[in-house]
Amino acid sequence: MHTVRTVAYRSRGADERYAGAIRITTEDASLPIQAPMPRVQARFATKPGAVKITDVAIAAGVAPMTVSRVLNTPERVSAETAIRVREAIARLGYVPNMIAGGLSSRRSRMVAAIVPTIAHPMFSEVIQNFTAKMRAAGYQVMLSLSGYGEANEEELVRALLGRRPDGLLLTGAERTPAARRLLADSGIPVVEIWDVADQPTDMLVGFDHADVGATVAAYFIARGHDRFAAFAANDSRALTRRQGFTDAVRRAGLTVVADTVIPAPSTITSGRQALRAMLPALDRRTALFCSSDMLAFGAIVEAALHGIAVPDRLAVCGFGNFELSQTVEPPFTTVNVEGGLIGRNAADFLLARFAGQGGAQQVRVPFKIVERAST
Amino acid sequence: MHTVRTVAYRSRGADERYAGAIRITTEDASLPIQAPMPRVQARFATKPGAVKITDVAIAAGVAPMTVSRVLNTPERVSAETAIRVREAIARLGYVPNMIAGGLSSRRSRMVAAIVPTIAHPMFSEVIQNFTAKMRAAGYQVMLSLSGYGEANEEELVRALLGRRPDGLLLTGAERTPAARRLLADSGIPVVEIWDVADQPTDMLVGFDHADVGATVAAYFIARGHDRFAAFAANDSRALTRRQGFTDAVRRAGLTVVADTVIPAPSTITSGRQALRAMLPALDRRTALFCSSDMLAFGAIVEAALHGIAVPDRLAVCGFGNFELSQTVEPPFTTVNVEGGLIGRNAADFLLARFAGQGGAQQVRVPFKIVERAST
DNA sequence: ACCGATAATGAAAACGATCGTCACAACGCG
DNA sequence: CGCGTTGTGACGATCGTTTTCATTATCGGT
Repeated sequence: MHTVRTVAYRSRGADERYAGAIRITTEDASLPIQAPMPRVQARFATKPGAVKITDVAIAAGVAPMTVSRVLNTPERVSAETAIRVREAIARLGYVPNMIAGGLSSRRSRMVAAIVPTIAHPMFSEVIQNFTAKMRAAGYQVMLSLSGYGEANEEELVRALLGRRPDGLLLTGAERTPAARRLLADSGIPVVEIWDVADQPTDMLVGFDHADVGATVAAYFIARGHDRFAAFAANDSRALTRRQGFTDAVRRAGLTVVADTVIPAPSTITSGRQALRAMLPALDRRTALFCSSDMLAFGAIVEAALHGIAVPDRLAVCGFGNFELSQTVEPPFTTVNVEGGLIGRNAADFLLARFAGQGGAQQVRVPFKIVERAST
Repeated sequence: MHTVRTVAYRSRGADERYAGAIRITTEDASLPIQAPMPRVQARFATKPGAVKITDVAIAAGVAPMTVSRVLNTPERVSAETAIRVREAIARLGYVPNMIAGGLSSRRSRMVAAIVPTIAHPMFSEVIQNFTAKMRAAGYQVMLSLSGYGEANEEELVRALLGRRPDGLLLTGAERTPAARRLLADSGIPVVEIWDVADQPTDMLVGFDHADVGATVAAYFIARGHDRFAAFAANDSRALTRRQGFTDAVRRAGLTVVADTVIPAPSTITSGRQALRAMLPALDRRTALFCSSDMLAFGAIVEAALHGIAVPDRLAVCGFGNFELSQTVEPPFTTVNVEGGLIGRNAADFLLARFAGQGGAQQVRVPFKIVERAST
């Protein structure tokens, strides 16, 4: 059943250095396709004979400038001329070159965004909303994934600044001094999301993660709990939530019986493993705070397998209010943050700045505990 | 006890369309936070006094071209000169303007990608892998979300082509004639993913969705099932999988007792609802194929609530092999497709083309049924 | 008829980098 | 010692659009 129809190794003319690309067509194959790193670029990526603004201008019998005006400030062109120009554009299939336009106008009509990952409902919600709003305003979003190793963020910022985005969205509020200087020198509006800071780089839309942890602790304490546990992903903001939680517990003179850190990103499986590891501590009633609904879900599934009653023996609170949290038995309590709101606010801030409205804007978005049967 | 400290709902000026943004200021109440829709652009987004290549050249005592060579083809510059130039770059904080470079070299070192959504593990996996590989090769990825309404894809393609990407990744293989012409005229390498087609636009990495459905049907039939049901999201490829399934069932002379289409994107909740709606048909043993693991998960959760035994009364097969599929009781059978492989292959194809290696490349990636306790 | 205001259009000069080409030096070889 | 070879750097042209500034038509009021 593994028929590979065509396999052809082609070298690039006489130059053997570039051999080795594989062309494979298969019916149903498990194929380790690998292409070597390209050493050379084709001379031009863009077709040489592409139609440009002067071609349209000639076809429509006007100056290039008029074509530009039809596209960018149509109200400043007479209706008849505009029609003639549009007809020429359609006929020739002209697609304006925004690279050239960007160089000339010094506005790229593009914003760059950096998030750790999109494989996470919280960030994907932020991004979906941010992107929708920016695009509606005529801006394209260039999305970059930093992962959870912060080492490369600076390099990423540098690469993105090279494209001269009109604005920048960054996750978190911790920046290296070098990155901070880079951003300041560029003069580009920056909005940081998903966290708060005393000294944000520029604008900010987020919430206080330590406060989230403390609020969950207060909620548990108010319900009479006296033994606590925390599972957190090894990511700076997840750790802050955990810290806020354990600090509040200890301030109240109560005990933390388990405090587990798992590698980011958090998964259901790691939640299960973490719960299994703390089984011995579950001989008495315990309240567990997880830095993500993924972990909480895993913990609840695993608790069920071991006959640990939720919420009687183990109370669980997650974070994120993913759809998952409602579909396990019992549905679990979690912290809701409106990612969509963060994304939309971030877009609003940037757009306001583009419109010339200055000022450092900062906003805290609310979070709230969504109470369900697990607590 | 879940106290949200400060919450202020403010509508945004006179324009009620944008009402609802939440402004919460903590300490300093002095925030004139208000972001109406921008009507005007600031004159320049880029700082006027930015350092450019000629500044670096002067500082290093060389010609601009030499600076360019240090950055792009360092092997063609003497070591001492390179050091002097790099020192000047660091001292001045020079960030090369890739817009200018792109205009001149006619290569943007950027590729554009369009996927329906990233709030879906399959696409986010594809994108994460695609992005990682492209960035390693020096290309930035501009990601755009098309949603499931295909109406705007053409407009989106046009907008992206204006940025002159060096390559394009598109989801699915169905294009409108206009979009197809646009792409062909642009001469830009295109790779379509996640589907197969007789006449792809250019390159392609995908699999046959009808074949997936047929394979699942054959699997069920081989296990003695004679009554079948399907849940599918209203998305062209999900519908194709369903069609492949029901066609194969009917070809075998067997019956489809339920065939439910839910709005895209598929969610756990819609899976639960769909199962509830087909409860009357579950008086006899039935085999259910869901177009997504989300739906399958919901179906299994709901079946448990109604005391329907899985797999004895209801056999379930999902699609996607999400982490979820292993963490419900019982874990369910699903179809695995390696999204990461698709993303990496797509990147390889584009990079090979950039390196001047021609030819229409197409590859089918394998899928396989992952058998678990639900069937 | 004249004037100034306003609208519609053009011409030429940026925008900041890269490319092709050429000049100039250092170097090896007969 | 002279000649070609090779490796480096400089110069000017160019990429396709927008900006700035200038020009021409239009028009109502006096």
